[in-house]
Amino acid sequence: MATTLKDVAALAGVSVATASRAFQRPELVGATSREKVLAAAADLGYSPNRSARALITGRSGVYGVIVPDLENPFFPAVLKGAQARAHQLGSQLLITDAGEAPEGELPLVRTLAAQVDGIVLCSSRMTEDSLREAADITPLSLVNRVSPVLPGVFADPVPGIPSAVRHLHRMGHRRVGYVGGPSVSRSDAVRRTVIERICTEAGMEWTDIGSFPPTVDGGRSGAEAVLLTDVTAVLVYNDFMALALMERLRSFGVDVPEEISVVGWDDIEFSSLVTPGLSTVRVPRYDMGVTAIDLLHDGGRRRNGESHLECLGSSGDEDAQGRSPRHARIGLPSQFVPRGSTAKVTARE
Amino acid sequence: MATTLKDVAALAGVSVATASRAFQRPELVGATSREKVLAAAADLGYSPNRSARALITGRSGVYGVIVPDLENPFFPAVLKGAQARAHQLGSQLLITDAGEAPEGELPLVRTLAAQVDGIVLCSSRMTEDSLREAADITPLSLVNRVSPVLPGVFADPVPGIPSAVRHLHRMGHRRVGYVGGPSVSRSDAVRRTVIERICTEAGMEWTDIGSFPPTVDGGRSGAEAVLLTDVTAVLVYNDFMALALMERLRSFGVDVPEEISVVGWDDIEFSSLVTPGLSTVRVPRYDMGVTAIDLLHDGGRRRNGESHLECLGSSGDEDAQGRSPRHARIGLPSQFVPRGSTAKVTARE
DNA sequence: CCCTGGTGTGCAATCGTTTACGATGGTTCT
DNA sequence: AGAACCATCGTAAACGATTGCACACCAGGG
Repeated sequence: MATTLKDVAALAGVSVATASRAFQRPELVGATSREKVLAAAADLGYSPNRSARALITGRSGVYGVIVPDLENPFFPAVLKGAQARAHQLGSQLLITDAGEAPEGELPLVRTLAAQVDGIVLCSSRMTEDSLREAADITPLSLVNRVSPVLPGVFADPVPGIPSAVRHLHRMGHRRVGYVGGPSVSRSDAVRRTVIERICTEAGMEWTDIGSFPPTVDGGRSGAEAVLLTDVTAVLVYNDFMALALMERLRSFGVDVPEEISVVGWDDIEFSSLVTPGLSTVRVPRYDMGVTAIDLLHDGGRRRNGESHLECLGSSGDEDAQGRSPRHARIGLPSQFVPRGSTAKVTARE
Repeated sequence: MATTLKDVAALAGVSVATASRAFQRPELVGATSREKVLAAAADLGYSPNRSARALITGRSGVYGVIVPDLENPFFPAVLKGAQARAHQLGSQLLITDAGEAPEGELPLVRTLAAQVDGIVLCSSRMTEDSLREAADITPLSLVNRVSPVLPGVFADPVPGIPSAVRHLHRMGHRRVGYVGGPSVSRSDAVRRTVIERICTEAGMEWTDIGSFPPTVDGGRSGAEAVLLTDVTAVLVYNDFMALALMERLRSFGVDVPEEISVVGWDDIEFSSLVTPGLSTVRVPRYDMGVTAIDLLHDGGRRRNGESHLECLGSSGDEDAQGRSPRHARIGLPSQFVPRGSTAKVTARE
C-alpha cells in the first residue's frame, strides 16, 4: 500500500541500507546517491513507517502527557507548548485525561509507558512513592509539581506575588487574605509562605482564609469565608475560584472592587472577559509545556543555553550508591496582571 | 529489557506461536497451554509491544484527533468523550492542535495518517476537495462539519433553537437577531436557516446581524452591530462571542438582560459563572466525541443499536462505479439552557 | 488396516527499518 | 610497489509480534 524504503531504494538504484543512511546518517553516503535517494523519496511521497523504526530503535517518537482534567483551562496552553516543542523534535503527543482519579494515575502510566518515550505528568496528585515507581518504568517530567527525585517545571511565585502585593499596598490595602486551594497542593503551600513573607515585609496584615477545593464550589465557599474576616483584598488559588468568588460576593451584595479587591492566579482567558476584569498572577503555561518536553528530551541533562529559562534549583539528594543525581527543577517567572478587580480601598470597614 | 512474547512462551513451555494465539485466538489453543501462557504472562507482567504488532497488522491502535485550537473550550469535552470511547476499544488518542491554520490541516493529516488508524477532524476548515484527498489517505470522521462524502457527527439545532426561540417569544420578544460566526461555517448556515424558519413560524421578526470571527473580538464587533438594529434579543454563534458581546454592550451602557437578551451556543463552563448567567444552547460535546470514535471504528458501517444516537441522514451520492456508499451523518440533539441573560422585554426602544 | 477429519502445535516467513560487518575501489604514504 | 587508510556501499541479521502452512496425533468409519 504505502511506499516503503525498498521502493525508494529501487527507484534510486541503491540498496535499502544506503537509502536508510541517506536519512539517518547523510554524511556516510556519497553526494550523488544521497540526492538520488532524496529525490526518489520526494517523488514517491515516502514517509518512514514509525512502527518499524520504533521496533528496532526502541523509541516510538511519541511522548505521553497526563493531565488531571482536560476541561480545566489551565492545561490546554501547556499542551500547546508541549506539542510545539514535540513537533520540533519530530515527536508526537499522546494526551490522556486521568479523569480526576489520583489512584488511577499509576496504572495509566504503566499502560502508556509501553508505547511512549517518556511521560509528562501535569499537576500529578500521585504520592511520592508512586512517582518513584513510575519513574522506574519510564522517563518522567513533572509540571506544576516538584519532587526531590524528578525533573520538573513549575511556576515561580516570583515576581508575580511581590508585584501583586505591592500593587495592593499602593492601592491602600493593609489587610489581605489568601483563599487557598487543596492543602495537599505543594504550590499552594509555597504561595502561602511567599504571600505571608511579602505581606509582613510590606507591613500588611495577612489572613489565611483556609483551604478549598480548586473548583467553582470552592470559590463560592471561599467567598463566604472571606465575609467572616475584615480583609479588604484577597488573593485566590486560581482564576476559576476567584471568578466564582467574585460572583458569590456580588450575590451577597458585596461589590468588587469597591468593597473587596480580588486577585486570581493563572490568567485564564476568561479573566479578561468578565466585568470587572480579574486581576491575576499569570503563569507561563505555554513555556511550561515547552520546558516539560525539553526535560524529557534531554533526559535531565544540562540544558542548552538558548532559552529564557531560569533554573532555580536542583536536587542534591544522594541515592543509595552515594552518587548525586542532579535533576533539573525549573521555575518559570510568574507575572502580575492588574485589571478591574483590584482598586483603591474605599468602603469596607 | 521489557519481557517479550518469547519469554512468556519459554516460561509456559510452548512456542511463541502458541503464546501469541493464546491471546489473539484463544479458541485455537488447548485449554492447558492457554492457561499456562496466561499465567506466565501475568507472572512476567508481559505487555505486547505495540510497535511490533502494528508493523505486522498494519494497525497502530491509535486514533488521531485534530482540533483547530485546544484553548477553545468547546473541544476538551469532545476529547474526553473520544478518549473514553477509544480506551474502551483498546486504543489511544493522538491529539494535535492545528493551530489556527486551515491550510496546515491537510499536511497535518498526511503526517498523522502514517501512524494512526484513523483521524477525527474537529470543526475542520478544510475545503471539500482537501477533505476528499485526506479521506483517500486514511479513514476520517468529522465533528461539527458535514460533508456529503464522509461520516460525521454534528449538533442538531433541534430542539435547542426552537425551544430558545419559544422562550424568547414567551418573554415578549418580537424582534430577534442572529450574530453569526464565520460565513464559511456550515453549522452557522444551518443555524441561520433554522432560526429564520422558527422565527417566522412564531410570527417574530428576524434580523441577520452579520458574520463575525468566532473570537472575543468578533463578539465585540457583534455588539456594535447589534446596537445599530432594533432587536430586543440576539442569538450568538458561540458562548465565547456571546460573553464578549454582553461585556461590550454593558460597556456601552446597555444592560443585559434589561434592554437586550442574549443567547449563546455551546454552554461552556463559564456561561454559568458570569453575571448574569448566559442562556445558551447546549450541545452534547462529550457524546460527539464518543460518536466520532465510533464512526471511525466501525468504518461507517451500521451502528449498533445500543446508543441514544439519532441518525439524521445518510449520503446517497453515487460514486463512479454507481455504488451508493452510505456514510453515517449523525446529529445529536441540542438543548436550550435558560439563565439570567434572557428576560422579559422591558426598556428597549 | 487405511483413510478422512479434526484438533493442537510448531516452523518459518513476514512486516519496514536500522545497523554491524565486510567488500570494494581509490588515494596516499613510505 | 606494497601497505594502510578512507569513503562508499551492499549483505544480512536483527527488533517482536502475527499467521499461513505443515505436521503430529487421535478418533471413527469403511
